[in-house]
Amino acid sequence: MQHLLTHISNYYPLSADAQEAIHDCFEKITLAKNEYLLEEGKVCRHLYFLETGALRGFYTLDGKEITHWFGFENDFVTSFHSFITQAPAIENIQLLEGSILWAISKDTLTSLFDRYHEIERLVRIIYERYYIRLEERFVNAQFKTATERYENLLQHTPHLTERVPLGFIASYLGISQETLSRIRSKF
Amino acid sequence: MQHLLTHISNYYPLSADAQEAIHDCFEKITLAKNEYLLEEGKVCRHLYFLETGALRGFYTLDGKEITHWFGFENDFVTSFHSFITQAPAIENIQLLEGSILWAISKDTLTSLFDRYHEIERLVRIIYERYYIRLEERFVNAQFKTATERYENLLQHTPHLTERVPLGFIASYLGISQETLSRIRSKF
DNA sequence: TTCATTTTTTGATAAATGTCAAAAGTATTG
DNA sequence: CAATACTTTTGACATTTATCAAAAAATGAA
Repeated sequence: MQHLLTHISNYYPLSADAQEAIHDCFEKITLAKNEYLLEEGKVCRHLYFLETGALRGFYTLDGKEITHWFGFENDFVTSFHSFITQAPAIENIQLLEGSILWAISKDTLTSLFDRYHEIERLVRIIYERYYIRLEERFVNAQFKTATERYENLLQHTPHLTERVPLGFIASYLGISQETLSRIRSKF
Repeated sequence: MQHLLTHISNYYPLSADAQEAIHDCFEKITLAKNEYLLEEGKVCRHLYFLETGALRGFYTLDGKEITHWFGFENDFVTSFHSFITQAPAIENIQLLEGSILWAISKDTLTSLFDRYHEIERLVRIIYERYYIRLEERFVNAQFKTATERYENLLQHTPHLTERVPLGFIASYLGISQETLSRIRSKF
C-alpha cells in the first residue's frame, strides 16, 4: 500500500487525511499468471493499481486475439471505456505474470471525489499524463514503420521480450508475428 | 458564449456561480482560414473551444506535413502535450475555415480549479470522454484496414470531404493520398 | 531426461499500400 | 474569360507486410 501512496505522490501530493482515505478504500488483490482480471461482456467496476507483475488487454476479432495494451508495475489499469461508461467491456484483461494489485470500485472512487477535491485533482492530473501517453502511442502506431515501433517499444520497456511472448508483442504493434520475427532477425 | 455554456452542461451541470466564472474567463477569438492558432516550437498556453469552423493539427516529418487530428464545432482543442507540460509544441494548429473560438489560459484555468471544485470535476469528466475517443481512434488506426478507417471517419464526420482537402484526410488516416483516392473510387 | 506442447523462425507466395510521374479536374484571381 | 495554381485521379512499378505451411527451438511436465 505504501507503494501506491508513494507512486501517487509523484503526480500530486495529498494531505495525510486524503492519503488515509485512499489507504482505506483500496483493496489488495493477488492473482496468478493466466488468470483474468476482467472478461469480455462483463462491466468493469474497478480501477486497479498494478504494484508488481504484468498483464495484457485483448479483444477478439475474426476469431483472433488482438492484444492492444500491456500493463506493468506502477501502472493504473482498467478497461477504461467500460469503467467510465459502465457498459459491458469489449476487452479481456489477463495476467501475464503473478501480480499484486490494488483495487477501488467506481462508486468508492466517486465518493472520494466528493469528499476530497484534492483526490479529484490527483485523478485529473493522472488522466492528463495517461492522455499524453496514449497520444504518443497513437502517433507511433499510425505514422511510423513497424521497425520503428518495435525499437520505440523496447526503449520504453526494455525487458519486454523476456516477459511477454512474441505473438502478443506483434499484435500490440499491429503486425504479424512472422513480420516481427523477421524484424528482430536484422537486430 | 451561451454556446459554450450549453455544451459544457452536457458533460456536467455547473452552478450559476461557476458558469459566471467561466463566462468571465473565456475570451472570444475570430480567425480566418489558413491562419495559425499555434506554431511549432512555441508553448501552447491556451485551451480553446471551437464554436464554429474547422482546423487541423499537423507536424512536419521528413519535410512532409502530417495532419494527425481535426477539430470541428463543439470540440475543445489545444496542443495537449504542450498545454499540459508547457514545453514547446511539436505541432502546428491551422484553421481550415474561418472560425469562432473561445480561449482560456492555463493559469486562468488552474485558478478556476482552485476556486471551483465543480469546474475541476467538469474537466475531469471531459478528459474521460476525450480519452475514450482517442482510444477508439487508436484501435481503428492500428487494427483496421485503410478502407475501414475511411468508412469509420465518414460516419463520424459525414461532411468531412466537403470541408477538408483529400490530402489532409489521407494523412490523418495514415495512408497516401493516391491510396485514398483509389479507395474512394470503389465507393 | 524425455515427450508433448508451445513459441519462434524460415520460406514461398499473395495482397495491400507506397512512390513517382503525368493527366485531368477544380478553384482562384486578375 | 483566360491564365495560373492547386487538388484529385490514374498508371506503372517497387516495397512492405500478410498469409499459409512447415521446420526449428524453447519450455514445461511426467
